[in-house]
Amino acid sequence: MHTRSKISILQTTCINCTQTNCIVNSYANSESNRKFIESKKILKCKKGQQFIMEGAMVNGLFIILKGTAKVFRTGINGKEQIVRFAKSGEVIGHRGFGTEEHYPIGAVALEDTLLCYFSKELLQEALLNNAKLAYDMMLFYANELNRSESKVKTISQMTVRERVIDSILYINRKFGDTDGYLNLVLSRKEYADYAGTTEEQVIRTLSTLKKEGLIRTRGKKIGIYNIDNLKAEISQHNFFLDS
DNA sequence: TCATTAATCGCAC
DNA sequence: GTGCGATTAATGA
Repeated sequence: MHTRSKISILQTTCINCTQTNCIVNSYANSESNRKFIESKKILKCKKGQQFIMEGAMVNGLFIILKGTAKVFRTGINGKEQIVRFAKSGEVIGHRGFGTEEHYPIGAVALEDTLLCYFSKELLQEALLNNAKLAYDMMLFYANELNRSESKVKTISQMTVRERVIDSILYINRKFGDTDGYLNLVLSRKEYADYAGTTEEQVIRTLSTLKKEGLIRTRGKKIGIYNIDNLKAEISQHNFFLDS
């Protein structure tokens, strides 16, 4: 399935980190958090490398420094359900944190990615000592919960076509596009795993959309011609969530 | 370049 | 709508 070669570890602090949307970044210059930010680690993983094994013991939490990753859960018949895609500054592995002993999800890097890693002990201590960090984390959890509840509706009530459109819009919203093509390149299988369908359905839907002049494709890349037309198709379900 | 991997489509169910 | 398999296109070593 996924490669599991060794992950190199570097030691770095958050000081001078250029990441602006990182949840812990704003504490980097505070004296009281010196220990916290100095004892984190940076992991470097290659494209396709899995850094969280589903069911593994929880020992910390990751934040993407640079790169992208997919977060998934494996279903009963071994099918992957992609929960979300994460980009720089986002937290991964948070659901296993706290009372859970094992990660309920797996995560693999979609490109060469740098991850900041905070051990469980380290983070617990920081949360107890820093109300602002705890509050921001709480907001993050609340937002995540809201999003996953909405995703249940998306999958159970929308048609395949609508789910595929929703997925494309999600990628566009989150990763943007350049030169008319989405910045994050995903395989058809990954779109299927996110939209809750099969690879064939995605391919068929995409070629239909292409014929209708709504999108364009070039290899794995997907481009949107008219975002409003796509949005109009799923607007009746009115779930537009930013994340 | 060539071999591997992914996308696509037709067809049966 | 689903899943298999043949064909074609894209990718990467």
